[in-house]
Amino acid sequence: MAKYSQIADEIRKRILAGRYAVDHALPDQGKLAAEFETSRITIKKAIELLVVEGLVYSRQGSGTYVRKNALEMSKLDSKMDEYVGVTHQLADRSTITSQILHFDVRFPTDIEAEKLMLTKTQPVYAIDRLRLLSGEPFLIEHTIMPVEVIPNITKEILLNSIYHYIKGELGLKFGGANQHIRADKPNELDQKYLKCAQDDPVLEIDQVVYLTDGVPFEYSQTRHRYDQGDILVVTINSV
Amino acid sequence: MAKYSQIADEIRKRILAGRYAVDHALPDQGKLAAEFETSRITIKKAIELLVVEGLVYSRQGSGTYVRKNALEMSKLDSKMDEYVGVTHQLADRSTITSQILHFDVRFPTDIEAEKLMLTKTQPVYAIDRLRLLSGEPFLIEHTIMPVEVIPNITKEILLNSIYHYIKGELGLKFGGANQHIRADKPNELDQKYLKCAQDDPVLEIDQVVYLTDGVPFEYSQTRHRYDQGDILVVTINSV
DNA sequence: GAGTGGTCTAGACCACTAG
DNA sequence: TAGTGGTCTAGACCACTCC
Repeated sequence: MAKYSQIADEIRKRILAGRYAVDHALPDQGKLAAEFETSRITIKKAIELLVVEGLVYSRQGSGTYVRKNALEMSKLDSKMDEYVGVTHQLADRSTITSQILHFDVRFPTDIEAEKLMLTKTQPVYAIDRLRLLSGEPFLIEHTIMPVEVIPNITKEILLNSIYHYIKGELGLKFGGANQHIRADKPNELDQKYLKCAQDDPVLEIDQVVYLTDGVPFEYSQTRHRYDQGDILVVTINSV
Repeated sequence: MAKYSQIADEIRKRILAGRYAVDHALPDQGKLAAEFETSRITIKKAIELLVVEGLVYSRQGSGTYVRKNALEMSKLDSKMDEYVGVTHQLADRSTITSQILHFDVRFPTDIEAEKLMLTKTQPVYAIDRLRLLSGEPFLIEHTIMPVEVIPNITKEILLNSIYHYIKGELGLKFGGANQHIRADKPNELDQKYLKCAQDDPVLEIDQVVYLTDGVPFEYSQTRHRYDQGDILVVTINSV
């Protein structure tokens, strides 16, 4: 582990423990360099990590200060989903189960081919899953994935976590996502599987998810019951 | 302007112009350092900026490559709202007008005091605005702001942009936000002002917005017509 | 003017990838 | 084994803040 990363860990620990008070300046970079027996550049890099996390901010000519909301930010951080930076506020993720509504392989539609950067002759998986929290349905997921990028999907994988398979078995890394979030009226599927009433709204997330190299591997629509959790977006502006 | 920032601009321009092909490696850091007549550290810092933007990714021992979705990312970037990293997909922002439904000063409720880190005796502004796009209502905004942080709000300011006032007149900088997004059934106000039917869902954003130093300056609920734009969230994972 | 963070350099070594 | 990116150093100068 890099030295600057260890130093960032130590400083973070001190902030959360209250040793560096909220709204007060940290020791200057020179003093920290002396304490950690390293160069000032290394200290600066450690502090940059904390700036990006939203824990501190630096003002040239003045100092580096602990943000007033440092504790809130760190609390939210721990809730963030590891793969999208967006969390569905759930009591307990371990109680999530899946039910496969549909699973086959076919050629992509025009839109699917465009979103996934495919030609019309590169096959895709088409997957519909109902996901349940403690046995109660809370979202329907319609997912398209390129066979070429994510090969050998099985029903066993679908009953567990696709992301776990991609990260664990395939060794691929998640590189980002673009999500469009909107409210909608319930359609027949929502009413049937999510047990929505006619006037129960649904929350839809339409997203494309990319690997580190920018290759798209998932184009999906997820429809949530309106009363089952919300979406959390945390933004940090370090400019 | 810092040299590394200028170099990043130039490399970004080359990528978008197609001079560095998608999915191919950039010249190595040594070659770039020679070309730009600078040190390798400075080149690395420039590349780090591009990594955070989602334009390229680096693999130790191999090289720095242009992401396959580099062009998409840069398109979305230009749509991003400057203050939250979340955009309402609007045809033309310049046609937005506001109507003040309510405006007064009072003491905060318990929840407001907690969200804004205030005591119960520090006054807040309470503002309700209806916002219209080309004359058509598309969202209702309920905003609480601490008088101490954002002083001297007037009706003139409310009819234009509060953010413009905060940035321009007060010289304060936006430092981040936490947003909860959910779908909901329309309430009386939605039906009255947004002209929602009984079964038209609304998209609600509940947010706290912070200044650079972590001081919260806005706690608000925004309710959108479900057929007027969505929310765009862009996530980039550089780890 | 003193003190702070921001940038930049030249050089070194390490970790990793690929042929 | 050669080539790449990642880290780190010591020292320097600049830009900015605050007294």
